Amino acid sequence: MARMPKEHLEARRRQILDAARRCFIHNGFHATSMQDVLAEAELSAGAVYRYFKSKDDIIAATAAEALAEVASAFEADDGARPPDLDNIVDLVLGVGRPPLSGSQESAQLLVQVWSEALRSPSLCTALKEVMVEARGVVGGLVARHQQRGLLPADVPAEQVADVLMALVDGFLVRRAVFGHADSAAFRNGMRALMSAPAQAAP
Amino acid sequence: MARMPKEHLEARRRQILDAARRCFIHNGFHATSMQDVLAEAELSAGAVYRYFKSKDDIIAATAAEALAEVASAFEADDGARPPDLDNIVDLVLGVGRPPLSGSQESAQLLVQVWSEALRSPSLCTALKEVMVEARGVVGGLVARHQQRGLLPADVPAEQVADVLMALVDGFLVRRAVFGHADSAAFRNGMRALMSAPAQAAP
DNA sequence: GTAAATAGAACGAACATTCCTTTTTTAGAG
DNA sequence: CTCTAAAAAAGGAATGTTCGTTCTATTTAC
Repeated sequence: MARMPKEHLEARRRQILDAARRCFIHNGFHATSMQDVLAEAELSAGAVYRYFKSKDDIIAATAAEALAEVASAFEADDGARPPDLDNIVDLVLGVGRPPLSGSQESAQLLVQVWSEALRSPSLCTALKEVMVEARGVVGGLVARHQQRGLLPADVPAEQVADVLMALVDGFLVRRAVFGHADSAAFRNGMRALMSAPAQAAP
Repeated sequence: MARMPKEHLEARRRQILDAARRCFIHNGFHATSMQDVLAEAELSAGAVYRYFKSKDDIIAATAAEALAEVASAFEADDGARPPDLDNIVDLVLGVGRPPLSGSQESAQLLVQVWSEALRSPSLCTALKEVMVEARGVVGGLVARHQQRGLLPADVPAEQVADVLMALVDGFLVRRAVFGHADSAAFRNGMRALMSAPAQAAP
């Protein structure tokens, strides 16, 4: 027998996924060839196909990791944090937490995942699950704000949560395209909007 | 001579672009083959290649039309409309105007355009131009609100405009993935956020 | 009748994947 | 500790398919 230490097995797998991620970010899932991934990983075809059974398998693994990154960013703020308005803003922008808003590359990969989810039913299901789960977390925060009178209580918390999460997605799009590190400016804009004088409903 | 009426020429071009658009929406730009487009358009290769010189040409034309759709949605509200808060909200959601928020398909295509812009420098430039132009339009609306005291004036109008446009992008993502026609719920959520009691700066 | 318009077979390149060979690594015997 | 056998891991050429595109023959419209 001659089985290698499993830590080396996982290191190889990670090496391949990292290389694939780099390729996918700049060329998309379907415009990058296997040979691109092989070259980036500095491995041969025989080596890579020992760890992944197909290109779709690599795509699925890469997308799953990207979604897990998003999910963990929301779960991290699930606990008994003091719920005030700034927390919602910071939660949305992921201030202090590198994953979501930290890197332009994560934002770019996430955009690729969105577009891939439009053609892959299984990825679409996974994406929806993360979105629904995040809505629950943010909705809980919003509800606590409403109980404290910090937000109007006559609107379902989930509807407010949807708007906040849309803000996150929109911020990610701009981060992916422009690469700006303008989260401070963004927070300023949000504060200005949220402190607008109340308006009569039409 | 036997040149066909140019209206028929443009009709053929439109027929091809419409078929390609349908393919691209559900399979992405690079996972749809030319034969997919040919079958969807019910034309032969020889016919299609008389109107477009390559697949990339079709992709570029499709993306350009999608961006033009977005640009026109913003330009339409450039005029001397009465600037009140509801107008900003409605502008963001494109209420009453079909193009932007009207169809799930437009939203899906736009997500594909975003991801393609990450790998095509020319498309990225075009996308940025539309974004910058839209920021000018929305920024003008925000500035008029500030002058009327409807929004705090101590924050640059462009920063507020960025937040509003991020809301549009985020709304489009959710529209693309879920296909919900929940613009009313979304507007409710926005109103709730925008009528939050003022908060002390940290 | 003539030239544009279309069809559809044909082509080389590139693709994802497989298969066989070579190298490397470890387990156990001496 | 050393050597050896065996199995795993990696390399890289080979394979069949599919891709985008071109080319030529045929049809269609004026």
